[in-house]
Amino acid sequence: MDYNQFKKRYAASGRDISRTVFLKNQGVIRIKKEKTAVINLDKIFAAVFSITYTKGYQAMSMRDLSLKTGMSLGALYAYFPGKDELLAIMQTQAQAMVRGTLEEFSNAQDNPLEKLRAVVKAHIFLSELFRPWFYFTFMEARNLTSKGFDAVKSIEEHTQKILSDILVAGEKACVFKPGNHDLTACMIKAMQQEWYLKRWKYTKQKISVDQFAAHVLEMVEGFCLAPSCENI
Amino acid sequence: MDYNQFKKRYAASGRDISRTVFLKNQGVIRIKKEKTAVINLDKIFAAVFSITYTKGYQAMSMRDLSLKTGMSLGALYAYFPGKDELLAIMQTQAQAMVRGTLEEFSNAQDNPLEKLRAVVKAHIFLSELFRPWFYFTFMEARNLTSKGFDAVKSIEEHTQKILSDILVAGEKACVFKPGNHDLTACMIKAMQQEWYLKRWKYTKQKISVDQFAAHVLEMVEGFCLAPSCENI
DNA sequence: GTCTATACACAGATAGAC
DNA sequence: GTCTATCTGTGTATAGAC
Repeated sequence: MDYNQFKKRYAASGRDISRTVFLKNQGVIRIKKEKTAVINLDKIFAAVFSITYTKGYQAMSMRDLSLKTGMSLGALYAYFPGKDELLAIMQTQAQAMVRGTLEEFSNAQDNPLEKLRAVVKAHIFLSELFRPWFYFTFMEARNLTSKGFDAVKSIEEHTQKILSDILVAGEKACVFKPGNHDLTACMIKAMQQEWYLKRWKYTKQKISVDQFAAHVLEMVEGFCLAPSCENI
Repeated sequence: MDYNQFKKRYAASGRDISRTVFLKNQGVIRIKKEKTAVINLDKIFAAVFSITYTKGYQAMSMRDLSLKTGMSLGALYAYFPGKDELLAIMQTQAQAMVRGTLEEFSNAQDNPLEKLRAVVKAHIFLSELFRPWFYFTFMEARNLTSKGFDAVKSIEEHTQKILSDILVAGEKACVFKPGNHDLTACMIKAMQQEWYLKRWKYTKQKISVDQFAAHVLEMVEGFCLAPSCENI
């Protein structure tokens, strides 16, 4: 599976995220018409990403957001109760999306090696498709309440567990070498994160997502595969 | 070399950084007595790290800093011209420190494999010794001016080059496999960064720096070593 | 549903006494 | 070298017209 196939198969867009946010937060969003709400939420999220990419969330003022979206301050406050809550809403949504997708790709395979490949690639491809969401989640996690930050840690541990479980199962099946699978899972996550944290580097070096994902897998397999399996 | 040996051999502390900052910035620091300046700069830096670790630099107010250091607002402004300049001073200092140390450890070895081990470990150990500085540099790089941010990118590329040069030399000496050495260097950097970016994870899992560094090297060597050398 | 106008809290920074 | 007091701009948020 390469990135283009992933994109077609997954077939979700920023617009879908905005719709989900609207449906899940009707309690706090004062706008009632779905169509209006979704269009404007989309505009708001895009503006947040564009502004915070260089300044960070704290440095983004509501006036910045008003200017970038073309909406007035008063209008913005009809879409979320306050600046902090907007951050919380966005973080929660991003977490739900990652959780759902990885579970889906993990369950689609049986063989441990195929499962590992599917999950590692899915995470990288997903982070490419929703790059602003991933970057934002990582960089702004600190600004959440401690409960919100715990949720971020929890999803980090969850995705780590998905990987280490695959490694453990693979060891039992004599496909992977024994070792500290938790630490290996952490290393895999570190490499995956690199893709959306330092995107400027890969743009500059002209490395594509597919090349990047392939290299991560090469390293992981080079290290994890049991000697007898190295020519599978 | 383990972390304790590194610490003894390197023998630098936060206090030394404060002294260097004082000496290099006498043009903008209004305090003239070295002893006073160094003590208080040390207090200021510690306070900045403690406050920004959870809130980020933008969210830290000068009043926060005044409270944490026990110094008044007026006194603080005698140590740096403004909040933005304080950030720039700290970032510049951190960059100089990393550059110097890695060069030193890279030049101390001849054999490519030993060189790789020395540089990879040195970076991880250095990031442990000056963890707050490393975390701060990464997380607050966005708040710099674009010229300042270019400097951050430049040091990232510089340390990547140190690694890829070693890999290239090792390939010529038939110690390392051929491959995309730049991408491999990026992966190594990603794993190293993990140590100071997600410290909470490793504290929780009770992984020591030495264990972490050993695992990174295991992965790197597992991938990079040429087949004939695997039992060196 | 969106706007303008405004409240009022708090930010960074400085002056001048000690 | 450090303090207190204060200036001035900007921040988030809301009220009420349209």
